[in-house]
Amino acid sequence: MKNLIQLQQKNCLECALKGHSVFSVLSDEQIEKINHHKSCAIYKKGQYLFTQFSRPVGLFCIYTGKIKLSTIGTDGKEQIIRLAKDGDIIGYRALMTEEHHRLSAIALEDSSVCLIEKDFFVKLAFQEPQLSKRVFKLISEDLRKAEEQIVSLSQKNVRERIAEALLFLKATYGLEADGKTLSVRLSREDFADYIGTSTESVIRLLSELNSSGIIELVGKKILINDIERLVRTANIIV
Amino acid sequence: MKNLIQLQQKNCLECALKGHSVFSVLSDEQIEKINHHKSCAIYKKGQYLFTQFSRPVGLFCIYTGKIKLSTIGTDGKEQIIRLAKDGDIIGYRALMTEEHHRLSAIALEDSSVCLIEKDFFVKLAFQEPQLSKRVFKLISEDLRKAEEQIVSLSQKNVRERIAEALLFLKATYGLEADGKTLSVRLSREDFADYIGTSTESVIRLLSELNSSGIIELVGKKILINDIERLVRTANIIV
DNA sequence: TTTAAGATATGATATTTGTCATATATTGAC
DNA sequence: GTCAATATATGACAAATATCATATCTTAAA
Repeated sequence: MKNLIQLQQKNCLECALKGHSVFSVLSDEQIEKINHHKSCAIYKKGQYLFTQFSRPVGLFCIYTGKIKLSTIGTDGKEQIIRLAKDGDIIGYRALMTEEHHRLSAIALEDSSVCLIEKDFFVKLAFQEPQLSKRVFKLISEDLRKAEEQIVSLSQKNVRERIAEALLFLKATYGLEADGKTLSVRLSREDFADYIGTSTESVIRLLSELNSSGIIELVGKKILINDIERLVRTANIIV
Repeated sequence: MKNLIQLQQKNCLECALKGHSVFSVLSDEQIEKINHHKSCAIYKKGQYLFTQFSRPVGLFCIYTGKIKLSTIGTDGKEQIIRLAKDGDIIGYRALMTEEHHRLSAIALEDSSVCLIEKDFFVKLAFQEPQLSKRVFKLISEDLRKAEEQIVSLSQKNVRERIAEALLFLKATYGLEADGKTLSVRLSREDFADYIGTSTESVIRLLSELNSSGIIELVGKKILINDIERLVRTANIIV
């Protein structure tokens, strides 16, 4: 079916401990068990991990990579709802509530992702109170971000939202070794689909931020030159 | 402190069974126990049940009434995030994650509300898998609505969002006995704070929908005259 | 009841943003 | 490497929406 590259199996124990994964609350033995209920693959840029309305097959754990979660609005326009990164798990909501996926998950760059068997995860999640709590915290965080997005879309203009998005991308995906370049590269269209505006407006306002020296556009890269002014542009109280 | 009118205690058993409350998954004995860990009160229109940033004191169950959940944006403007009604529980997220409230809850009309003791509810919620699942479904629904709100704010114009909001209010709070009048009365300002626009735009567009015969404005009441055209105005695929 | 405060209504105008057209640059397929 | 497809860029203009001003209506308080 899909043209997935099967990957050498990752070790869940290493993975869970290296970071902030939800599984870090489990015992080593429990984590070890996950190894026998998962498979790993590489998703190339643009490939779907799952699609809106489909039935979940398991839990996706991002080992490395960047994933966008989006939906299609009434007029066929894409809306990016969330962005996920290394150590994040995605698709857990549909598993926990036994519903279909409400969003599609698409790789923004080549990503190494493990898939944990549906039944194994669901059983574990409901059996282990520590894990339940972590998953509840996860969805609560997703809700918090969604609510912030609502306030932003309602009350901020496009310039403020762009600045905010740049700061968010920095906070989420970090910077390259130079300490200035955003690690993630979104197309102008993805940018627009994230902050709720037109591609042209994104291009125009990024170019304006570039002219004013707050950011620098070098090819596809975006460098953040003046964080303070970017924060002020985003109209964020610190 | 607060000028709350203490109420004759409601019977949780009757309450849980009359509707779609999360507690309907519990046994009668368990529900009976809740009676001993709650108090009931009337909140007058405009009163706060709890405020943003405060520590939760318990779980609020709405017996009758209408509550808005809102936050204040950077420029001091209110943003209504959710609306709650009879049978809904609110404030559960902060309880489950042991965080402060992120939203304020304000009565839109005089409301009869019970408060279940914090520790009692949290213990019960984590002990009873059935209840855990229901609470997870609740937050999942809140997330779904928030995500829909994001798409709407990003992709629809104010006219479409107003029409959508009217349909949402009808779906949530229903109609009066005449089968036409919305049961809830939002001020134009609350309306604006909900759909993310200015009060004047709400007034203008409601008045336009009135002129075109889709709705009818009678004093403070809003009558829905032509649902089909309202759905078309909202640009919803059915 | 009277009065003041607040809510609703409407017009005029400014601002923001989207849309369309077109040019240039970049990328990927062959 | 060449060419086509796609992405980025920019200007001109139109449309949507916010803002400000002011009038009227409604509600709550004295």
